[in-house]
Amino acid sequence: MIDTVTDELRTDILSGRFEPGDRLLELPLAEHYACGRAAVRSAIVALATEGLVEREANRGASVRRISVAEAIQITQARSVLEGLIAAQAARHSTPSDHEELRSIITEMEESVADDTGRVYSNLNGRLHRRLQDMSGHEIAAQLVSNLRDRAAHHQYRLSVMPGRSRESLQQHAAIVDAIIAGDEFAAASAMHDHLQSVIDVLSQWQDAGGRHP
Amino acid sequence: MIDTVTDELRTDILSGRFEPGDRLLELPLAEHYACGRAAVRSAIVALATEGLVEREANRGASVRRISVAEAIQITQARSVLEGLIAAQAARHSTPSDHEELRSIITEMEESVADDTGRVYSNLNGRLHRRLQDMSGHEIAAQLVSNLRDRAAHHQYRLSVMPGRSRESLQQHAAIVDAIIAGDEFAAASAMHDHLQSVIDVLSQWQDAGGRHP
DNA sequence: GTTAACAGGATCGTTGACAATCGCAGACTA
DNA sequence: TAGTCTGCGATTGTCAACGATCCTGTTAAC
Repeated sequence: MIDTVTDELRTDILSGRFEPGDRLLELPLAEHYACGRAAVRSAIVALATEGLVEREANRGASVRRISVAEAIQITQARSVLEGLIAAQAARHSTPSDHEELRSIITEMEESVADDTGRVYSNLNGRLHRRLQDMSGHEIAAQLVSNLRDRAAHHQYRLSVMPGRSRESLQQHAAIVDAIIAGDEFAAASAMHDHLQSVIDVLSQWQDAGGRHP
Repeated sequence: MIDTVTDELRTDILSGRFEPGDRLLELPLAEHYACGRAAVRSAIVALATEGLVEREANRGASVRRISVAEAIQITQARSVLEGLIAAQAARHSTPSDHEELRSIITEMEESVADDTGRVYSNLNGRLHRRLQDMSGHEIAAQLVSNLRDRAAHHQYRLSVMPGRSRESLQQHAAIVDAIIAGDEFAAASAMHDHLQSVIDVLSQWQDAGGRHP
């Protein structure tokens, strides 16, 4: 039960059902998830150590607010870890993996042509998740998943930027090419370039004072 | 209270008071830490999401057993993250920071000369922790701390290897030199070399079938 | 009008008891 | 003897109630 509630609450936070700063009252949540306060408390403790929620002694929990500065650090950490993942994927992926990666890129190209940002964002998530699996690197995969969750809000803002997916597509294609070629160094390097471009956008937002563009 | 118990339990696990595989019964722990079962439960949930303990439904918790293969992955992840930290430290550290790093290296040299492995191990921890602080990269620092905790058992085995500290010292000195020179790339590279040598030792253990050498 | 003390409400934190579950030992059967 | 079933002890999971703490709005004094 407690793991169920943890997953549900995490999902609801990531989906925007609860926004940054929202208080997470135990009693209403217990009612919402049809469980006792104990399960909610455990879920909050777990999500707090995951960095998704903030707990203040005797004050309760709230959805953690991630500053742009922190999002940049998160993306930097992601950059090196996903670089590792890309390198390992280049080393361990099979021909059928390559086929799947190519097909994702193809779908991405169609999505960019149709200008369906929502679809592209899903494909983006799918690509990164598949790379995590192919790498066989469970530790890095777990850390990256957590980091992605933490910065999900900013990632969303990024995904709805006009023209963003076109730029992103080229980078993704470069990553996939390097992996198919089995070039570990190039794969890591392409991944770094990709996430550096994310960092560049975040830095612009930061310089703009964190206001929504 | 619950944060206190979490810290105490974590410390006891890292210190070896509880060994990998040991069951963590709630009632005895509650007595040991002079608290209620609820606090122990919360601590266990927190440490489970940190990856230090393992929870089975209706079966209770136990100290997580980390295989050599997993320790290698942990060290690989540490390698890229500490590379990032070293680079940031090279960028942000002050002259007084440099003085402190130099003094740690000096103490390390004395420790190696005296062959006091225990002291060297402490200095090793201090150096890495200071680099985390100097980098100003809280995200990477937090992740690395967690990874170090997870592999603590193997790290201990490593630290008591004869001749290990002498080799390690040169690598640490190279890292510090690069940071003082303000060379981000060299700092990251030296850190990678350092942790690669740890991975090499772990790989030897793995090939030896995980038996203690 | 501003500040300080106070009371009330809301919420977390803790405790103790009870229900649910699991593993194991011992009995029973083929 | 081997296999299966059942009851028991140990431990976790859940719940409700109580106590502690903090915030807020009100009142009174200066």
